[in-house]
Amino acid sequence: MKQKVTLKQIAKELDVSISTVSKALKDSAEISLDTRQKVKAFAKLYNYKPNNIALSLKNRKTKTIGVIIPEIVHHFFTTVIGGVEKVANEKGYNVIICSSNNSFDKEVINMEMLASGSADGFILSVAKETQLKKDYHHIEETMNQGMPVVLFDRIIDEVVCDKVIIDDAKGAQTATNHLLSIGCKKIAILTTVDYISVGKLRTNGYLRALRAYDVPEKEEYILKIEDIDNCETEISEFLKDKDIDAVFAVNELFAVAAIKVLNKQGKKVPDDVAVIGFTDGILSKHFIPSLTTISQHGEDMGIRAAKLLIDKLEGDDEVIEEYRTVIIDTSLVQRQSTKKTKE
Amino acid sequence: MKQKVTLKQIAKELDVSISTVSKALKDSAEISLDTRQKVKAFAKLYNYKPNNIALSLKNRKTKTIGVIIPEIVHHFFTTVIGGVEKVANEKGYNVIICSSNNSFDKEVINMEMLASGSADGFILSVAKETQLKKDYHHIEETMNQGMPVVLFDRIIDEVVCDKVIIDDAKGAQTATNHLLSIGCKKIAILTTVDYISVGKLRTNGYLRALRAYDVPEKEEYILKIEDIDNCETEISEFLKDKDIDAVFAVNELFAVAAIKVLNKQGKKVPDDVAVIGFTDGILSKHFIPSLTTISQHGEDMGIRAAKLLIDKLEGDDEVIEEYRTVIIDTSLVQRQSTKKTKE
DNA sequence: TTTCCACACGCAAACGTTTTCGTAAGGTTT
DNA sequence: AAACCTTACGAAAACGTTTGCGTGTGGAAA
Repeated sequence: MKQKVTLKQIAKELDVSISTVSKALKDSAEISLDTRQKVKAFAKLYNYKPNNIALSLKNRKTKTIGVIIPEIVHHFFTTVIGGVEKVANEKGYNVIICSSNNSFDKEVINMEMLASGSADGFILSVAKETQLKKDYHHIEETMNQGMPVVLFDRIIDEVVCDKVIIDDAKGAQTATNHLLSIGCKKIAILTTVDYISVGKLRTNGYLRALRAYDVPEKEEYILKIEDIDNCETEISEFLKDKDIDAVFAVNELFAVAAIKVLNKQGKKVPDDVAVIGFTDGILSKHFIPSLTTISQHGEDMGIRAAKLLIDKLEGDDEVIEEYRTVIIDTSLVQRQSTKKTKE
Repeated sequence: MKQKVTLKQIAKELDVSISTVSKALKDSAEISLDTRQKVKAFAKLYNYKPNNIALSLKNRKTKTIGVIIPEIVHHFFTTVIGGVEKVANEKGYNVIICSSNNSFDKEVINMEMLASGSADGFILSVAKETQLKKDYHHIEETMNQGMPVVLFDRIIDEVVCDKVIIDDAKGAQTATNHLLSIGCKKIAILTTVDYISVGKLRTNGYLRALRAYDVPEKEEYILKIEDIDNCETEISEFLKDKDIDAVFAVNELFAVAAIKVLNKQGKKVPDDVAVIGFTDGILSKHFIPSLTTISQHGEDMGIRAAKLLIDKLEGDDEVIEEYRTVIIDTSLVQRQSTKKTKE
């Protein structure tokens, strides 16, 4: 098992100095053609690759972007990562992904770990616990140490930095409008508890749409789901004997659960009740009926986030001092779950 | 914007040497209690964190595991990563994830990038292109340079290293047996082209099960799908007017596509045709009908892979010289898509 | 007063690079 | 023959750590 070859070893082997080897490999005019060729041949033979760690230490940057997301097993987040990687690789950056598992502590640990030398900047979507706890010291500390942070999706208003979001309220309004436009009046919403920022925003958008259409909003049409794992039972209770003609679910899983519940209760989707979701994931596409939904364009979010971060990493001080919030357009993806069959 | 504080700065500020600071922070008895306390207080105040890069360079290890997978937006792979992270974090390792996007070139680039200082070892599932091309020089080179590699799922027989796999053939046999045991005789298989190792193995398992039950295998029951994005049309052609009573699909997507096609052709699942899948993902769980499937226990795979790698990283030479192949048990998850309703 | 020994701390090397600057050898110019 | 310029290379510092060893200071023992 041969160890990795270093400049020093090449230098020794060829009986020249380390600097000569380094320069030769960089085709420096300082070194004679003869020596250059000799060194390069040797380096190739021994498959020399410069040690990134040493370079990082010397250059005081790692050319690495740290991405921290709440869940790794989650379609939306992985699409965002896809976008980040695209841009990062183009620009010669490496991407390190860590998941916080929605734990505040793990988020802090990961961030500190990456901040102490492994990454030049961060792209981050905060954990549920962090949103609940409202403790953002780790984010502010990293920024204070000169590392730029871009927040996406689950952002924090109180933290001043670059952000990439969708207009959740507007997306929800679009969704609700769509339901209203196909003639639904009694629209229930399945949403999350309020401390999840996106859930709350989507609820607001729903309410706004109703008001714009002069449809009365009713408390009994709103379900805030606590436990996503048992959402089906909660939804089942909620929908029992309820007179509705549409359901707006703030995510895929709630939408699918709703359809199942409705089916069990003898109602057909979309004929009796229209259903619309949020987030265009695997389920939305492949479920029967396929789900009309609001696409968040995760990949675009990743692309924009990465661009913001790299701008900041490579920009001069002016760029660094200003913070931007990019709002990604959502779009309505019409599929079967809201198609009135009579049309 | 204050920069990150280093030992040197603390030393200067406190008018002691760098080594004194370093030792004080480590509570070395060499340093007087007085100085120790002073240094520690100062370090805490300025939020000193040792620079990982410098440590990596010095210790010649990074305490980081590199994971390279073919696709990041893929439920199975992300569950594996979840398992890897669990073990890694327990043992104080960081996890870097890169996706090859099924491209040979990107796999090589990522591997070389991580190998040149960023990771101590690798957990890898190879790209489709790599399997096709049969070029494994990058893997062997990294191993030659002293970095252990653990292959999982999409492995390579020719490369000698630790491996974590499921018994794909056995899993497929279990699936097929299940279909046979509920009375099906005319079982079609939707599989991949042969160069995908797992596809081929699963096909073999299917054939083995048929032989064991003395059910004749028919060429016309086997569809090798080329283009996963258009699988529905391929499947539709294939199943047209075909007299079958069960379908074994080697992945989730093929399974739901098959159900859709069958529905369109007026056949009911599971009443007319039973369908079984492979990989227990989101779709299998939430589809209607929910899919009977073979679970690959992705998280377990990740756990085992990480353990193998860390053993090798921390083990002495004996451990390092021997290579193990861990076979994770698959299990049959029974759901609606194979339930005979008459039962 | 001299000798000795803790004690508390600093020096320097090492990890692998890059890069600035210094310099020896040889050739060219007057 | 003296002065100078190229050419081709080496030395050393720097990035931030850790750690073995050397050393100055003080007090205690003789």
